[in-house]
Amino acid sequence: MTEPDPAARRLADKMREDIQSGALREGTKLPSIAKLAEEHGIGRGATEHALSILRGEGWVMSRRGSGFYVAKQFARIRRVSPDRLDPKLRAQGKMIQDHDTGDRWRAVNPLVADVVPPPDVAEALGVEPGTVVLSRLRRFKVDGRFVQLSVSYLPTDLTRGTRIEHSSPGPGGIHGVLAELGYEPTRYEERLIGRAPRPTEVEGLELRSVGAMVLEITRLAWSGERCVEVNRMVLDAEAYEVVYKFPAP
Amino acid sequence: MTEPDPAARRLADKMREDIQSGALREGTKLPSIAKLAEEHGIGRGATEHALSILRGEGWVMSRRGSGFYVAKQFARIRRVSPDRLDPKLRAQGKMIQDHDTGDRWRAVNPLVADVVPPPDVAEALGVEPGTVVLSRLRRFKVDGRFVQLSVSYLPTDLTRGTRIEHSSPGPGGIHGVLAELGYEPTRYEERLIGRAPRPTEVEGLELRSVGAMVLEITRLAWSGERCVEVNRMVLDAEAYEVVYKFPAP
DNA sequence: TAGTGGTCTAGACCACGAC
DNA sequence: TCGTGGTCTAGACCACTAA
Repeated sequence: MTEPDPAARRLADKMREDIQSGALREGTKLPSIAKLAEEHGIGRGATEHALSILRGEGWVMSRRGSGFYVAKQFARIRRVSPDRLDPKLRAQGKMIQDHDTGDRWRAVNPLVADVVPPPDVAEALGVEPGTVVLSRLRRFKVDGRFVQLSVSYLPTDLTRGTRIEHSSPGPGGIHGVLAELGYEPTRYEERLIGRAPRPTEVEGLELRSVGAMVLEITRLAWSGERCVEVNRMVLDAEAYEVVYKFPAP
Repeated sequence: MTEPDPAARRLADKMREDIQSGALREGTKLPSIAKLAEEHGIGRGATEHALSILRGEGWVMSRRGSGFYVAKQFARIRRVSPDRLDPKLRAQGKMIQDHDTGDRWRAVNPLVADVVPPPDVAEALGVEPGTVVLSRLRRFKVDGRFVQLSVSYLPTDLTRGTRIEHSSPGPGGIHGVLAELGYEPTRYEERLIGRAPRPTEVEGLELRSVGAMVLEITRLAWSGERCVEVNRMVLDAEAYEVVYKFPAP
């Protein structure tokens, strides 16, 4: 009941082509599992397996008690670096997210706490393993859909007593506060990997539990020679197009 | 037999934790499906489903007739932009790939042809839809493992009669030839998405047919105001860490 | 040859949606 | 109430590995 193969794979391949070619349009309701099984002369199990493969790849979605439907293709959010980190946006009172999605986003669950960061984050921040740093956890929703988890880590000696410790640091965001403190970020590095989501991420982003995928972007922000912030973002891979513009070296 | 849930999901979650925590080390052989089923008091189908979920997420791998094993974690290839596009590397006779993996890579199947490019590529190159351009298809292998497919599209008026039309354009690669022609790339844009692989990509990269994921990177290269190359790369997501360094705007 | 994964079928029960 | 997806079981056959 697991891997594809003759029957299940053939059906999945056929239906995937029908969707890709436009023969089946988005929103179209598919025949029931029983009907598809009969039509193709295979069992119910193999048929459901084929559909589950397509669901894992994002081509179809299912509603319990209702049926299978060709999935909607959402327009991906364009996330353009370094444009989105332009300090000029702060001067206009805009947040970084505004550059990605205009005013369609909403941050939920702002949660500020002192934590021991993951080892690679500690190393990036230049603190000893086990040192406590400030963390700011947020969840972003766009058009009512969860698209990103974000945890920002900052050294406590920079943030102690500043607005960064508030759940709403005010216009300009935490980079604005850093700038006021004389730690304006001057240089960035973003490290990106694609991977399967962890169970907590499946829950937090309301991802399907099989076949979903996330982009994990770790952004290091330096002010001069000091790394002043590490931001670990987990993006629903289907929701984003990540763009980097840069001159030839 | 498709989605997880009580039995199958619980077993998958438990084993995932055991692997993540290090209780099960990589290479360890798991008990057979029959044994696991008996131990947990569930059926063979549910047990296999649990294992197939973990395989889809890359935690375990299976060998037919042999058993399930905790999967090896390969070190990811660090692909650092814009460093990897530095013309100084060309001067040393190095290829872009050398910057990612040293001398561990090999390009196979260099295939040069005139093709009608995908619509978005045509638009980027500034040619009418349907116009024929030069395409160079390559497959990259690192340590004996396929990690990337790459298709480069270039306007034929630039490439006609040049070494770019050869399967081996010589030291410096096609960017070297472009530079000789007076079209040294001065500016880049990389657009990255994560998605499920197409069947041809599953075959070309020898990916597992369920749960695998690729990063599709579309790199536009401009020389002055003219876009001189569009390179569409499809990377095995598990094999790469993609890094971008840039100054604050 | 015996054990193992890979696939498929048939049948069952449940939860849920549409009517 | 009936149809639908979601899950599970039991059993079967095949292909392959290991001894």
